[in-house]
Amino acid sequence: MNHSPELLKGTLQTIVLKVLADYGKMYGYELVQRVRQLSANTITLTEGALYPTLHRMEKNGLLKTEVVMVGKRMRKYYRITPAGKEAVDVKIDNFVSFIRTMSAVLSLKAWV
Amino acid sequence: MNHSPELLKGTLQTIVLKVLADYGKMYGYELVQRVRQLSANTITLTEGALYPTLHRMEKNGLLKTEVVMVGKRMRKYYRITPAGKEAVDVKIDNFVSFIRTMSAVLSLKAWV
DNA sequence: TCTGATGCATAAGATTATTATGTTTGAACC
DNA sequence: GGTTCAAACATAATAATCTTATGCATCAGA
Repeated sequence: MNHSPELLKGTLQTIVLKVLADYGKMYGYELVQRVRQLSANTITLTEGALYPTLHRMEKNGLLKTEVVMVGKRMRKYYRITPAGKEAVDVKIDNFVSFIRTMSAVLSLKAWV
Repeated sequence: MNHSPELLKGTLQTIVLKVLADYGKMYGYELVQRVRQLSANTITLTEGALYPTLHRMEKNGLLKTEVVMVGKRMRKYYRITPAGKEAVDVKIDNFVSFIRTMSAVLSLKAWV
């Protein structure tokens, strides 16, 4: 990620879950492009962070995979599980409450 | 910090600078209390993170210190420097733009 | 007198990211 | 036909930043 890197720590899973919840199955490379587009080129997921995170989320039951061969090239599609859907709601709630708190501490304009 | 710890990564300096900019000189322990109060008890700065960060910020010229003895007990007051004032504006701008980006990606309500 | 708050500080460990490196396939261009 | 770049996966080394644990000392109040 290139957008104030430290701030983005801890948001990667939330982003991945949300995008998968909205757009159905996607593969890693596609996620990178989609997030870049959704963020107006300000967030570029790095592969070194993305792939290990995807693996961990699969291990934790938040995602499930489906490998597809496109010609001789592998694509590993990820899809959100029911547990993942619960998780994304919680994570987004946490994020919003985090923003609210920070808005108070930093005296930012009100969050609607 | 106890408020979704990962999310707060990278915000510690911003918080410290902002509070010092608003309230003048403060010492470490006082900062912990003030931030706790400003955040409605949701952010408790941990000393293990706070003190090393204060030292680093002083080394980087964002803060200057003034040691005062209260009885036999030391208090190390921190005050924001001109460089610190520039830094806090930049950091807050970055934070706001980070929120905007995340709002777009997560489809949150609009940030005013 | 003892406990808890005040006040500083550092070290070990965990987490999560970046950067670097590696491999293979396919398309486009000259 | 060869070169270059995008597509697509993956892991390892390193860095940054935090939590948890530990330590020490002072002071107020029960």
